[in-house]
Amino acid sequence: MVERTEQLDFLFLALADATRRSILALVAEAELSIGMIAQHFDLTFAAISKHIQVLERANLIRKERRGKEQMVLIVPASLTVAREHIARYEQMWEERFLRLDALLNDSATQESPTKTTKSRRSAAHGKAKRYQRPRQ
Amino acid sequence: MVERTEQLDFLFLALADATRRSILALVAEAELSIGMIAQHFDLTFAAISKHIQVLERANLIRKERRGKEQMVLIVPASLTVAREHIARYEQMWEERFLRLDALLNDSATQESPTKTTKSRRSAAHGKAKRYQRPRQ
DNA sequence: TGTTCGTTCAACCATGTAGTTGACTGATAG
DNA sequence: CTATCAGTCAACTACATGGTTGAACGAACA
Repeated sequence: MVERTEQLDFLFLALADATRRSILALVAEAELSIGMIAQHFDLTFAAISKHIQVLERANLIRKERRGKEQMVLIVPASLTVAREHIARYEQMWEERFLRLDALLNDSATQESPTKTTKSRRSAAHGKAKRYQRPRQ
Repeated sequence: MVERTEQLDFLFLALADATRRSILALVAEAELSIGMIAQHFDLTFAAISKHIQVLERANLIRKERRGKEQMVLIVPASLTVAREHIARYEQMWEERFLRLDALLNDSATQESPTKTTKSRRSAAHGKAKRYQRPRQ
């Protein structure tokens, strides 16, 4: 769980392109050579080769020589890193929401205890002090 | 669950920058104004303002005027879209792995039934025909 | 009604990305 | 050993991004 910030940059950058996401979907389904992948797109071989280098830099795939072509293999671990990183933001929000919810249920004169479900949006408390800079 | 490909581009692009991820972590913890956010970084106000526009374009945050400053509110739904999209690639891989696993357990003369756990890597079948281009 | 304060816009620079074409490399198959 | 074929590299174009500075905007307070 190293997750150097540069690695996350590369990871999300690699995902931020429709062609690369298509390639990822292809190689998630089957092991394909770079040439076979290229046939699926209206781009030059070189362009696909570059896209695959970007995916490789992000550690989302690796290449393996098989005969005279190179097979592209998906590396699911990096997908998991990305997914869990995103989940962390969701958890932070969720925990804050629950704290806020508890606070409201507490200070409100028990008129509807634990009834403030997640349909609540945009809780306007506005004075949250406790924040510390979580670099990255 | 619209997920236009451009929207995913913006979403992952917004996540592909350490400063923006920091901002996201800040606003996941607490509602902050743009000015308060800017104080956490060695960047100009304008630079932070631009970063926040990128996050807004990705639908990861929205702004809400409060008095004379503008509060930045996280929008967890887009995080979920991103996370679930990534999970889809993981599922595709997982399903392929399980199909492959079943195939191996089947053709192998029952010497170790259902024992080929996920420690197996790089299953060299090499002849997967059935792939159709899943645009995006 | 100003003025002020928080924020955005415009212009600019440097760098990165996505694509092309054409030359090059290097492992494999003959 | 050599020709071939899959893939990469280099150079170039066009455009996007991330940053700066300074001017402009717009809502709110006095």
